[in-house]
Amino acid sequence: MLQSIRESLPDLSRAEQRVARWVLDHPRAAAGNTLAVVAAECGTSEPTVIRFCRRVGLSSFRELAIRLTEAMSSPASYAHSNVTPDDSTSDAVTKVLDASIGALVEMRSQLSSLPFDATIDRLVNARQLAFAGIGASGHVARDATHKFFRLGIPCCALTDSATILQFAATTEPGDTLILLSLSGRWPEFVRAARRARDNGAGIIAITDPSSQLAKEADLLLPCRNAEDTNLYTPMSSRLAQLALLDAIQVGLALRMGERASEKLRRSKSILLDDTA
Amino acid sequence: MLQSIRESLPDLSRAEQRVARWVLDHPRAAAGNTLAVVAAECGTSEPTVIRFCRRVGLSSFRELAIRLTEAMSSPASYAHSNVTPDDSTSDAVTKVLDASIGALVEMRSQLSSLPFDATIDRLVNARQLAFAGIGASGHVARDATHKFFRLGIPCCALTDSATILQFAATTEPGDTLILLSLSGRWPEFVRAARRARDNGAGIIAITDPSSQLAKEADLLLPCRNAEDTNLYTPMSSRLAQLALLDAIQVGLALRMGERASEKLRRSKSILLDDTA
DNA sequence: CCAAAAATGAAATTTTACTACTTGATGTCT
DNA sequence: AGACATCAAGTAGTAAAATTTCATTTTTGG
Repeated sequence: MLQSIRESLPDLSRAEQRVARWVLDHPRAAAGNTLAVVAAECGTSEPTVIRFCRRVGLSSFRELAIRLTEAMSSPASYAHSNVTPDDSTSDAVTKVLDASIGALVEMRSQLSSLPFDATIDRLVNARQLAFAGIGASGHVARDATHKFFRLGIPCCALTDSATILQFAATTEPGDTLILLSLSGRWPEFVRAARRARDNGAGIIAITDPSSQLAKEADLLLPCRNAEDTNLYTPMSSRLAQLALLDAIQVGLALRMGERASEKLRRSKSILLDDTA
Repeated sequence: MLQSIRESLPDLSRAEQRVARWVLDHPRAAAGNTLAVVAAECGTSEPTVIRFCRRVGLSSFRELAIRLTEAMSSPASYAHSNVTPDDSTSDAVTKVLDASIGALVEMRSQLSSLPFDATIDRLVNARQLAFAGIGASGHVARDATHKFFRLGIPCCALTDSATILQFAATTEPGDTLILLSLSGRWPEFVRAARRARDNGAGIIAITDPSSQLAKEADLLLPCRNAEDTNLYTPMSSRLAQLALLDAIQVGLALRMGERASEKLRRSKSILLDDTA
């Protein structure tokens, strides 16, 4: 959160920058005080403070307080440190696991800003779901399909460009396309998103928030790929994607209520019967 | 904070206890919502909620929100708590992510007791690798294949019983079979492991250490499935499996040295060239 | 079974967050 | 250069949320 404020600093107007600096310097005070006090401390007016909140991607001053508090108390540990060729096996293994834990912890710290409710609204009313992913994201897509059909929802995985485009072309209103791409750079995905949207389908993107794909989506679940820098570090953001989809599936199951839990129960019990 | 609420529970009046319980069950919702909403959720009036705040030592409802957010994002709260049908979406989402983080943290704490070096020895000398998994583990197997072929190692994924058995029957010395099964209870896996071992192949099991399959393997990487108890909790141990395989892949890449890093570099750069 | 005390919620009050409009500054185009 | 457009920032008003007051209900000890 603090980092994202720092990043958007240059885009802010002068009074807003004053607010940003004060918030960065006094995050705890910013979280605890009222709008009026904060505005006074920053030497500006209340609307400016609110405009600042919106500019850095928050919906309200209240949300600023929550996000700031989160940022203050989330552990800075599990820091990302790169694997280097002269690491011992156990060093490397530890670093890999730490990176994975770190990816999840980071995602957890952003939870309150993600549009889970809106996403679940979409899914619960969908005629069918399609999870699209290429390469490593293809595995995530297949995994997601596996998770969601257990709720009794028609769904499929699309794991190559041609299939994705063809599917997008044949969507209709009520269909929901979930696009998984760490980079968000594949032009096919952008085309597919546009086409599906033209057909009235819902578009949910799980991707880099700064990518073109993110802009095309109805709903964006940000999932940044932070690891292109290092050769040995694997795809820990893929774990974050998976965990995110887990969370959505559980949320959806809750929203569906008894209908979903009955399906889940059956899908678990048939395995237990066979293998007990 | 949550603990201190729990402690003062007996001192509260009935309506206040209702509030306390709801707050303990839905801390995230309690932090994010307004007083009116919280009061309604607890089936009580707004003044009661405020009296509850005062009684547990807080000065205002706002302070409750802050304290609760703090408590939520502090590392101690990654404990595993089950999702229940009356959880709000954001509570459920948090619980799911906590369970996933918890699974990885637990695995990290066991790292030093796992036979990574022996595993990597096996893999580095293998003629080919085969990752076998059924159901959810099938996705992990495919994902693993994707990871390891980037090192230039011949490998394949086996994702149904028949294929696994057939592959096992045709193995020869130098082949390595990696069996992924959360329960370790599929009899086909045990048969496959025996047959492959008779043929002189290496058997690595990533499974429940108390299972039959674990006993058949040359090398065991324990990965317990702790979550059959609860309907809504998804497969966070699957994340642990994936992270484990990530770690092995990185360890293997380091052991292989320049040969592997050159392959990795190429496999990354061909994607970057296409999409930049 | 009654009185006293405690608990609780409805309604009023105060405080806080947010919006709509206005002013003033900055630049830029003919 | 001057009129026009654009944008930042503030004033004042409004909606909403938190808090207090007070009347009503419930509980409890004699």
